[in-house]
Amino acid sequence: MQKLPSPYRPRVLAPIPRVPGLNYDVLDELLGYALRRAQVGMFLAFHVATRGLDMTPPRFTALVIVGANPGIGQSSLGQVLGIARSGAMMLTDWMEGRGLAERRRRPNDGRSWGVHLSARGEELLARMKRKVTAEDRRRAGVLDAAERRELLRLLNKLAR
Amino acid sequence: MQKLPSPYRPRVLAPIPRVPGLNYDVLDELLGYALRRAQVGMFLAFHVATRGLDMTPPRFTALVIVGANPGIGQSSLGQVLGIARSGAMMLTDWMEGRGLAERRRRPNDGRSWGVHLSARGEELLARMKRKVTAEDRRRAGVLDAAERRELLRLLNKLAR
DNA sequence: GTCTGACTGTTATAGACCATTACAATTCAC
DNA sequence: GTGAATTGTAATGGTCTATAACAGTCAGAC
Repeated sequence: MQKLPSPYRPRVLAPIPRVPGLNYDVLDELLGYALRRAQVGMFLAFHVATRGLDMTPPRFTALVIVGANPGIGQSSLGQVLGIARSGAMMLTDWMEGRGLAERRRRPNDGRSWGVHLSARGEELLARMKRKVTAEDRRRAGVLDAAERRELLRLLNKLAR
Repeated sequence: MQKLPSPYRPRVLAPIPRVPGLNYDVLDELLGYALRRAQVGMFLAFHVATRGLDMTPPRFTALVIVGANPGIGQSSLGQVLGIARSGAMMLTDWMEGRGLAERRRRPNDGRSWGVHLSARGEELLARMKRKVTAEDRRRAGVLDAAERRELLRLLNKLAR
């Protein structure tokens, strides 16, 4: 008996505001704080783009990774997402429970399963990719193309 | 009877890795994904800088804001942090329970309390500011000064 | 002055997320 | 072949945060 999780509701609902007349002290000098604020904003953009689809960033990432790497194992999936195996399993359960993916036995390794998208999963993924990409660009609209590229470069350099 | 919370353990423990040989598809084009990766890295830097102090980013932010804006109310505090009033109250409870801050009645408004740092709170905050700032800079060491400034500028522009 | 509505702090409740631990089955190293 | 490592799984617990409800207080309309 598959337990269907209740529809997702994001835990953060509003952007972190800039309250006028308040002293932010050292926060304005910290990359960590600026990153957090920007990331919350982007998370909300993601939420807008996927409204009604019961989607979360990890779920979306999992779908993209499985779609681009069919047959990936759940341990590798967890590694990519930076979460524990048990978390990857819950994500896979969710994908399978919604009919978006399926586990298939691997011929050469009786321990692991390969995860594959179903036709329905491929379809949903394609739709979501378009929506999420569009909203990501729209939210980044305050930056011109060069700034956007530069930001992406700096972030990747920092995350390495 | 004040309930002392158990020592904080961060929920994310490792950076989101870049797994070689894997296809990341559209993720590499999304600002949201790059932001998330960079932010996890910075969060870990914060965690290193405050090891043993039972600190979290919201707690640190709350201390900084209270320190720079003495007498701020709990509702305003929640607003700054982008969380609900109940969350701001838990943070204030935590600060008070550790002897870092105290609530004081406001003369002109019988509803609200003003939050103030104690001497011990001021002391801890000063120490943490130094540590967190140093670690933030160290973690950003892969960027030169101009890049760091530019990243800060772009992030703030994006978060607005 | 009174009354209605708004705001503050507070408490209780619930849900989502994730790590940890333990376990069985399988594979690998030697 | 035996012990160590890996995989998926299940159970458990903790942390964070929102929501809803409540009492006390304030402010403005009249």
